Amino acid sequence: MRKAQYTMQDIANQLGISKSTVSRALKNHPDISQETKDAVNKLAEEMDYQPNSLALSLRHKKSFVIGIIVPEIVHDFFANVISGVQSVAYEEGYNVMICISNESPEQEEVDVKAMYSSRVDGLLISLTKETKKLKHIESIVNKGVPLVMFDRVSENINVSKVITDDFQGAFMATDHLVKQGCKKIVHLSGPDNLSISSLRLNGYKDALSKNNIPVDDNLIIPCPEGTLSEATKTMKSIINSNLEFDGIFANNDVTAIGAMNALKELGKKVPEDISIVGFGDWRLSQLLDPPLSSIEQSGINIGVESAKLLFKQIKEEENDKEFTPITKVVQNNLIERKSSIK
Amino acid sequence: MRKAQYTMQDIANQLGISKSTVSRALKNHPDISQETKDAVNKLAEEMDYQPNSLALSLRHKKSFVIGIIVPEIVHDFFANVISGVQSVAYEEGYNVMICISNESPEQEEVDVKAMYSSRVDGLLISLTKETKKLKHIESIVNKGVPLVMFDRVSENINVSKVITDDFQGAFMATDHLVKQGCKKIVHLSGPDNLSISSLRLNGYKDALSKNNIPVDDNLIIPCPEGTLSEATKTMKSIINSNLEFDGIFANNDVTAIGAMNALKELGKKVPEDISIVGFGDWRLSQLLDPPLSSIEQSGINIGVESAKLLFKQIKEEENDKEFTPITKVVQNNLIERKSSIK
DNA sequence: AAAAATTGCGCAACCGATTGAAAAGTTAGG
DNA sequence: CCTAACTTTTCAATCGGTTGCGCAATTTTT
Repeated sequence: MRKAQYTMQDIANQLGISKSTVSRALKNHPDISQETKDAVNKLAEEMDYQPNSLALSLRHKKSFVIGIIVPEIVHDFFANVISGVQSVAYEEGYNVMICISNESPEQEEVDVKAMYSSRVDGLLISLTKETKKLKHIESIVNKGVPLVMFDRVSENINVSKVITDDFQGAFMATDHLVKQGCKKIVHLSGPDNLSISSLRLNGYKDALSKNNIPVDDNLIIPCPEGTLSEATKTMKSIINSNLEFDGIFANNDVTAIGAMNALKELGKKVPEDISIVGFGDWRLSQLLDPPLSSIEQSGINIGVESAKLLFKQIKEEENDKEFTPITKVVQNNLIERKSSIK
Repeated sequence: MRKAQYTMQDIANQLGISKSTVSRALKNHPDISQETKDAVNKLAEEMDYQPNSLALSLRHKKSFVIGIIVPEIVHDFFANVISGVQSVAYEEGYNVMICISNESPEQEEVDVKAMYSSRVDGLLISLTKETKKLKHIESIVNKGVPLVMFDRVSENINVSKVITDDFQGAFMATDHLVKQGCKKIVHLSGPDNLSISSLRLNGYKDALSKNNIPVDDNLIIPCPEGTLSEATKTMKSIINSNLEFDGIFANNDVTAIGAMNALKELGKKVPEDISIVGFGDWRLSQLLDPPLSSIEQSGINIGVESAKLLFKQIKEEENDKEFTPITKVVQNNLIERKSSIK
């Protein structure tokens, strides 16, 4: 029993009126008589009429869709961001179109173009790790599409941005370890080319200095891949090298977990012998044994803030106001769990 | 330096030709002279012209967008499904619009309507846990929109479906435990109202029977919430009740982890004393200590299969062929890790 | 050189809604 | 009974592309 897809014209034809009357009737326009409105609404209901928003978008030059491009989706952080964005978008009556760049700059370019082709009313984007050229971003910004970058942002373009305070997060993590009595804190650092790595490293160093603990470069150990096996391997070799330490601040949770597994395997106790704090607070972290302390980067918050900023911008552009890009820094929270409490 | 949004008419005006010529020139239509084509292409490039796909969609009654509605996105399984869907969609030249119903049937209804309003060319959907009425689904199906349900499907509607073989997965998990020498296997079961719970329970029972082990109802312990705390609490009370058992097959990974943590806390060794297998193979499972054996429900596969089925249907409808709904069952894999290997 | 074929391009309708302005239709006032 | 003043409805343009058809201008054929 397949129904057709009805249009206003169909309703108009059946009632012997014009489609403009139908349009106004459905919108409860005062010009239309109650009688006509009732008839139109009744028939629309019967036909299960639903408006074609493509036509609307074309007419109004407004699609009520915002786009979001993320490098990955199987990732708690980005999934949370999307979730936050969605909640704001729903409230504003917008739909969300999602593209996944898969960490590929080429895909990212294609995605941005597709988003523009669909005439999204605004775009949220977190760059791939490899993105160097920003022509595609400039192009869409020049066309007047409101754009907000989040988390993985670029300094080379003047748009609104929402980032987390990596420095502050690292500072809190390290400071917490010191407060727990740690004197020699290892930092498992991330890849050099990402600014978040250096920010976290600096936060670590600053926290030590503020606590009058000298920074020892031997305690700063690179784990650029950020994989479990790398961390496990690295940690084992550190332990075997007899380096003395009593705490670990890892660049991310996976690294922390790898380190923790290595420690346990070699008979070290967490947190009694070594306290550990990670970064990112993946969902799994609280499920570990012992549960891992971590810096919570609230993806939801970032999503919400980014979306809010985007809608603010969309509204100002609609009113032809000048919009000056803003950078919003979202603070992180330290989630204290057993892995760091002595 | 804000550029405007140019249309074909703008190009036509600048070159003193008509927009139909521009349209054909850009599509490399044979009717147009090379000279004109070159001029058009050059100007289009300069203006950074990008077509408005809303207009295209309206004209062709085809949006080149497919929709997907998931109950959650901060969830490895659904994130993987989306990822699989995206990859197929990209190949087909389609964009993906995602809605998150947040386990709310009301939201789901709104989402389906929004998808139809946007005139998606097809829709993928996994129902919320609470969805009872299917009017919204029937409505969009009746309008001729190809639709495929995945994972959380309903038996009360005749559409294509992609599901995992929960029975088979549970069977494999249980059989594996038996092969490892377990004689008394506890099943931590899921909520009664979901068919996946009963399928998994039946798989468990069947595996025992096939191995000539009697099913003992005392060993079937409900963990309907599927939360960590519930599982931990439940497991502790079981141990304290002195119930004898040497293996656990949990309805999902979180439950398995909760149980594992409880066991370790009460001095039981995994896998030596008790072997454990979970279900779902969350990303975290391999990071645990010991890594958790689990049934991998390949979200990516389900996404890929669902999308393929959808595109098949889209193509057949385009050719006015009759399409008979298909149900595709995707097999699960047992991922053997330390938690179950004696 | 006239007729036929080919080439290159423009006109106008169309997709499905919105909306200002014009045109009916209705009622009231003089 | 005529006109002004409403009320209600229709017309037609518009959004940005696509496309069948027609029409010149040019080239080829006879």
